[in-house]
Amino acid sequence: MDRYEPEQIEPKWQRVWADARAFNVPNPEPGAEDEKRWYQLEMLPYPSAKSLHMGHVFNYTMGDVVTHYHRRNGARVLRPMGWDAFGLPAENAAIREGGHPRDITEASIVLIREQMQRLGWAIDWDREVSSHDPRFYKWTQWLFLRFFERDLAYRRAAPVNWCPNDQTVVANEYVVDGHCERCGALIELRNMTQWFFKTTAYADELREYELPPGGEWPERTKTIQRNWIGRSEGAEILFRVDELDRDIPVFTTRPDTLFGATFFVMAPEHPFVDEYASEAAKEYAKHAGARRAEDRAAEEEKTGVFTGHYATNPVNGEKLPIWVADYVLMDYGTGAIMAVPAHDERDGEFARTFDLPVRTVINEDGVLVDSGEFTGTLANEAKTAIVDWLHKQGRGAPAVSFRLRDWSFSRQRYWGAPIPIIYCDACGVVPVPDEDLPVLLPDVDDYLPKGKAPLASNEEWLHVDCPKCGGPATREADTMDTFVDSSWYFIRYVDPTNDEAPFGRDVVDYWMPVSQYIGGIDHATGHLLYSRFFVKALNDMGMLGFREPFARLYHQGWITMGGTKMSKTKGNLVGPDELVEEYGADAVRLYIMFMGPGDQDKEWSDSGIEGTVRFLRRLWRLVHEVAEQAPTDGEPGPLTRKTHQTIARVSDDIARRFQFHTPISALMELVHALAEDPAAPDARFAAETAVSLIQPYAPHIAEELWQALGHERLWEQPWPVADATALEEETFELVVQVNGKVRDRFEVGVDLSEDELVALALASERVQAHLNGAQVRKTIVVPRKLVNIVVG
RNA sequence: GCCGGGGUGGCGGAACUGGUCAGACGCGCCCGACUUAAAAUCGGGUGCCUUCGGGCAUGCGGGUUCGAGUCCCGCCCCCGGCACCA
Repeated sequence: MDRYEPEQIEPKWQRVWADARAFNVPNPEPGAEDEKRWYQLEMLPYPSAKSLHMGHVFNYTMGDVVTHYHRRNGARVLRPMGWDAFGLPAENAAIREGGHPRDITEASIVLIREQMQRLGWAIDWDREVSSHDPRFYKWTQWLFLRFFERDLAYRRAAPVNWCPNDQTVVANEYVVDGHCERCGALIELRNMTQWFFKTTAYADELREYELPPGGEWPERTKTIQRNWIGRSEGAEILFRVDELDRDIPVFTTRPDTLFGATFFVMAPEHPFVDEYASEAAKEYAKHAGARRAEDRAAEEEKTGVFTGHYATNPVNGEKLPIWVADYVLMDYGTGAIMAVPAHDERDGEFARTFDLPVRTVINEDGVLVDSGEFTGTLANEAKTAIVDWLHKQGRGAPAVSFRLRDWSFSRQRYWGAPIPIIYCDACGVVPVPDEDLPVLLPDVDDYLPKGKAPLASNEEWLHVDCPKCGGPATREADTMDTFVDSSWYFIRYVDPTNDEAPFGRDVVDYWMPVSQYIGGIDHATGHLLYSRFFVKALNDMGMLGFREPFARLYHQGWITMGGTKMSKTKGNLVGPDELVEEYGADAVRLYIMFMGPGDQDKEWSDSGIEGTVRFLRRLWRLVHEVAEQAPTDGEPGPLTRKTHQTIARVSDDIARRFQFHTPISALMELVHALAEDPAAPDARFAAETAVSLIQPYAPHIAEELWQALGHERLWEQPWPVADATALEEETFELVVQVNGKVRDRFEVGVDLSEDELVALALASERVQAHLNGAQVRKTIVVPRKLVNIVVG
């Protein structure tokens, strides 16, 4: 028997699989149905200059186990890989170290692909896509144009999050506590013209999960998304500014407090302020609007200025002074509110600061007071009654408001997909015609961020003829947020070489939605929400036949170092290379799966990997012993049942419980049992099964041992099936309790009646000792488990 | 504050629907075998206390039950989301 030398066998089997195209999965012929299919996907990596870290190894190994499991259970399994290749880190590295972002990115891709191949993951490399490849971003641009045509992508001036460090706009979803999620810099508010995707058009639908049968999302992810979308039901009410003959709408969730309104407040950015407000109010608005939202919220005292105008309360004709104050946000509701200081904490605070009147209109019993004809109504009933009344007057209607904002996706940086838009003095905003796609990202000499897009300085590229009128025009110089790329990359995988369309509908509808998506929960309100938005919109465009991109979603825990998530921004990375070199890919894979439950964070330590290696060596030695010593047609024996139990446990854990560490424990138990007697009549069956079951975790050693046992091509062998009759036992260990405490245990036959079991229990000397002659009050029998004797 | 998740040996964790003295499997540690020695390997031990009968143990306090890590109530702590969103 040779020694277990992973450095010998792993490259060998990787070559065998590649030559056999073991994990390349062609699309089915049209019309091919009645076939199990599985689309296994993990979030694609960002090819940083460094390499994979143990967090990736964990994530992709988990996906790999699932992939092998479903392949060997007869499914056609799609398991692709690609690169989220655009983005700031490569661009910043290029600025820092010289070179071109493309070169840096592509060099990283080469390295990471090699790392992945060394780990032996079952990936269909024919389907590899990279977001920076013109063959990919051509279709990103094409999809943008479809959104643009339907007004789901639009341009407007708005206060946006500006990262002074990255010199670009950041989407709300990636501003955390007022800081840039990527680089940590303090975010500023700037009023800029930006491109937006109209995610709010799908606000309601994004709160619902239209998952296919068997689909399931974690409750906490849905909660996070629903919090983020933040739906509020209420009413929109028109207040009139008589002297200007203008109506100003407000949104409120408390129409029942309408009689308690004593003043009126607008956001600093409200157009009314700029148009009609007093100079003092305009001055205030100018300063307030420029401040960060964080600072606005943090200040102790509320601030504001009277605009010089009054709004009329439609319900009682009262004239309310209109103030401008920064506690009212322009991009929520209508940007203006009716202020009810008695029943709203913030309005109350403002009223105290500026000594404005407070009027209570709901008493402790929740009944309206001082509210005209609605006095005496319960607040809840008053809500609808007042809105009904307003509606009849043409002064209000029920309304729903969302916290969710549209997704700003234009970036003032270089390394991204150009937005295919042309500005013409004569024709305005003109989309680049489909036949002119892709708009190639040109090389530039200088991509230093300067607050405007680097592409804007590339005169040659910038100036084009207008596609409509042929006149002089300029290109949009902003590029797209990389989250646009990742909002559809998973669809491109199913049809990666299509050059007629981003994807063909038939093949997409065959494979999708993704059966199982694995990735970090940090993308709950970003990537995962954007992808759902994309799919719903594409479904409405008739481009695909489903409403959700990901049927089942799983969030792996972080691999931490020093308590914080392993990530390139933190710089606390441990890569797999040294470990693979020292212990082999199988040991690394097995170890990282064995570390604990997949959804929990785990502090990285390699102190336990030795145990995993010991286990593999023991398996190696034992299987060779079995191959030599055990009979080839042995009878079932004591090992047989243990083997079937292990099949059942491993299969159930992987398929149903999605738990990947306990199968390894079960396999270790089986191997221990096998070690008792490697020459046993059923040792060969046990050994073959153990090798077969460990294959998803440690495919190289499994393949080698499978061969040692005289077989071939384990990767395509059917997954073992537990034999139900073999699982049945003839006897079981009866536990006998007295008053709930275990006092004796012994083997009994499974076919005994309850009375017989009780009789046996009572016959036990140890039980008798604890009974002490006391009266038996009651006996409880749990079939196949225990007898509990209750006394005293 | 509101919403969601979680607290089990020295450590990672197991116990899947209330039912095998809770602690599988692994790490670590201790003892032993092999060895001139070490490594590797193999075998054994390892929750706490104990008068060796047993007692106590799953964040804390109560409850339901013949029986609770598992269910219910209250509290403490940790992690995550939302938070001037009208």
